[in-house]
Amino acid sequence: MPELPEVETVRRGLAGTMEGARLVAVEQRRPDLRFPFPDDFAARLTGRRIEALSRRAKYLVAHLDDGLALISHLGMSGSWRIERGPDTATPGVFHHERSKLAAHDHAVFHLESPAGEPSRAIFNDPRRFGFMLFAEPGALAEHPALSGLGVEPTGNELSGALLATLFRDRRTPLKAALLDQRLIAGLGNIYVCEALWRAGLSPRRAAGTLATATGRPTKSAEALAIAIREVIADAIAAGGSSLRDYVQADGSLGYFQHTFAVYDREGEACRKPGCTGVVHRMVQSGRSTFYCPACQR
DNA sequence: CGAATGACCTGTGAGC
DNA sequence: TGCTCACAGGTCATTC
Repeated sequence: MPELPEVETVRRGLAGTMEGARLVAVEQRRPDLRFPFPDDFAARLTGRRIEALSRRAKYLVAHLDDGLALISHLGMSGSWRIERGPDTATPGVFHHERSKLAAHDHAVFHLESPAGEPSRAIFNDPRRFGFMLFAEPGALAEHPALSGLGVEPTGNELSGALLATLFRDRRTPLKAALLDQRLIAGLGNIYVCEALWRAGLSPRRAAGTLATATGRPTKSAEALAIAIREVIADAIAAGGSSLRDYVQADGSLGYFQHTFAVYDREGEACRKPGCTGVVHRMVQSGRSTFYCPACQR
C-alpha cells in the first residue's frame, strides 16, 4: 500500500483516535514482522499516553508521554484499522483464536480516549515486510531508520536547484535516483513513474543530466521538482492509491489510482494531450517502470 | 565508493 | 476445477 501519500493518509486517519489516547493494553501476536519486535514491546507501551502521531517519509512515529517513540513502517502490505467501542473479547484475556481478529493482525493497541472511550488500533500485514522499532527518549532524529533520510518531497525544500545538487555527476538512471530514500524520502515506484511522466523525462536518463556543468539546475530539473511536489500533493488530496489493500484507517479506499497516467497502464494510450504514444513497461533495478517513450525524453 | 541483484513473505490473477 | 508462474506499494544484505 504505502508510499508517502498513503502513509500520510493513514496518519491522518489514525491521529484523531490515537493522539491523546492512553494505551491500556498492547497485544503482540507474533515474535516478529520483518524484524523482531523490540524487547519488552507491550510492557514498554502499556500505560503510556500518545501525545502525537507524526510522519517522516514512509515512517509513522507515535510520540509517547515518557519520551519514547514508536516508529512503524507498513512495508508493502501493511495497514492499520481503527475499531471503536468496547472490546467484545473477554476483558484482559487475549487469545490468538479471538474471533474478531483477522488473519495477519499482528499487533493490537487497546486505547482509551481522555473521555474514557475505548477503541483499538490494529496493525495488519500479510507479507510482514513492515516493522516496528523504538527510539529512546531524545534519540529520534539519530535513529538509524530516520537519520539517513533525504528531503521530504512535500514542501518548499524540494526545488530544481536542490535536485541539481543531489543528482550532479550521478550516472544512475533518474528512476533509481528518485527511489533512493537518502536523496528524496518518501517516493516509491508509483509516484516516481507518475512524476517522471508529468515532467516529460525518461526514466532511463542519467540523473546528472539535470545539472549543468557548474551544478545549476536545468529546465528539466525545475520541471521535475514541480512534478514531484504536485503529484504527491494530488495523491494526498485523493487519500492515496488503493491497489490491492485498503489504505485508510476507516477502511475506505484512496482514489488516486484512477488518475494514474502511466502506472499499471502498459499498452494503453498516453494521457498527455496531443501525444499519440503508448505506455510501455520495463524493469529497472528489479522494479517495473511504466513510461511513455513518445513524450518522455 | 556506487550500482545491481537477491532475499524477505503471502496473496492474487493470468494462463494452461 | 486445479496447478504453476509472474508479479505486487519497500527495504536490507550481498555482490560486483
